[in-house]
Amino acid sequence: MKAKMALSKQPYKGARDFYPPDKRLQKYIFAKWREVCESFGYEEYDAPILEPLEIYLAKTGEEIVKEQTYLFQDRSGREVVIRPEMTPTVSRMVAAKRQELSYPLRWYSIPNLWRYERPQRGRLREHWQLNVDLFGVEGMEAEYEVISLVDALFKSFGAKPDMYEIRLNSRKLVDDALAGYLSLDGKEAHGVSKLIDKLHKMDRAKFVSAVDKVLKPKSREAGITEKLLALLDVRKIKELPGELKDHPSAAELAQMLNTLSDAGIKNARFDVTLMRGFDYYTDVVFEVFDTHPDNNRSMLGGGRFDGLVGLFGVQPVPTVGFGWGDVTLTNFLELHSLMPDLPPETDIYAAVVGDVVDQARKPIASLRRGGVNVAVDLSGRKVGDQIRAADKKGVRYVLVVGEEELKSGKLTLKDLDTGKEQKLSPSEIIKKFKE
RNA sequence: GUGGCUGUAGCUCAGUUGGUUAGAGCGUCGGGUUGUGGUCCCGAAGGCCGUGGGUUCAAGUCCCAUCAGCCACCCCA
Repeated sequence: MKAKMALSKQPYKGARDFYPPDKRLQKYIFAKWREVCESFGYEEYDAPILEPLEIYLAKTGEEIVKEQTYLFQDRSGREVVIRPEMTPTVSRMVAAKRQELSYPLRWYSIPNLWRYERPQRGRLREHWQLNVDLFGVEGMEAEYEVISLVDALFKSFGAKPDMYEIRLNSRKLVDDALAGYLSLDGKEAHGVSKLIDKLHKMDRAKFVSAVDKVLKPKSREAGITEKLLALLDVRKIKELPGELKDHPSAAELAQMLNTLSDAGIKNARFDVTLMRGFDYYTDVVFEVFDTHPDNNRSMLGGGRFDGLVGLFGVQPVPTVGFGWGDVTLTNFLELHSLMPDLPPETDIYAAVVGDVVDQARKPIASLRRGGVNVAVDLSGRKVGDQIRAADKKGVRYVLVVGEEELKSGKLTLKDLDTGKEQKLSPSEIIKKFKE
């Protein structure tokens, strides 16, 4: 007879179990995200994890959605997708209450998102993403505010300016550079922009030959390839060639970099090669790069997308927003030694000496009413073993409760960090923990 | 979806050219006498060698398949 196949103890592919220490880290990250967003006046919202397929088809290609999402039919045959991103959802929500919401609207959310693909470094099938959006502001003040918020977020995790770099570009500027300055037609421009997106993944010669393949003979002969290469080497806005220097978006970007610099944000720079896909961004785009050599990648990305709310049949609402995944953030914190040492939520581990569990309940209950988190050892083991259990769990304080303490009303509070003991009444203990 | 690398104890890994009962460190649990942890000493538990098939007198070791993990590509919302 064959043995039964054992059940797998592994979590689903590309998804994670969160044991208490993992969950503590997640709570830490979420708390920082919430704290900083709320300090800028952003309000938290949420939505269902399931959306109808159509909501994604409107802005992304059908094939991509069908191949890279969790797509299935519900019992009534509706096509349902587990949300792979939050932007369509939040656009839907804003569109639904387009008239009654008051702008500017500052919203954030921390949804879990799913995508169907092979997991790799920095990318799992399920992740949590901070989504921040500012609706209803047409001018660059919106970009400025959102980028300031991004910077404040990084600083809240203890990041130093040399650990990350904020890169800015403008889709309008790039579009005009390709169509106007380089005189490319639509097809050429699309192909070239895709290549620019992959620029850093190939060497110069390979890039040039790929560009030559995309360009029509007429463009090649006109020396467009050389012109393009020169453009991509531009590092500063004022180095932009010809009419691009006077482009309104260039002026706006320059202005914003100045404003950011005045505000003490000096690790931001213009990057003409920054593309961020090619679909729904309408003007400014930005990304935050990890400067650590082992993780030289984009961690966070966003920009202006003024057209999405309008897809729901209402008047469009200008929007600037970004998304930041927990996986890339965790990699960042690890590589830069910014991982916090997080103790458990328990303040006190109560060791009960002798057969006095019943009598110990009252003083312990009063501690809890006073806001102190108390776990009670119910094992009846020797005190030493109970203290060891507290130490192993990482709880700093042990409360020893025995005949002596119950008689005197003064409980023994031991600090495992210092090894010192104090005899305190429950109210004194509560006072101590309130500090 | 494509390709590469890797699967031995909870974790990190040893395991000779295939050759008896599978090894270490860390961790876990117990003990070192009855109200005090971390260090130290002693001991124990814990392995279908990822899974299935094949070659062989003999497989952790060789071959095939499969699953899983990692990395890269594709894609990136």
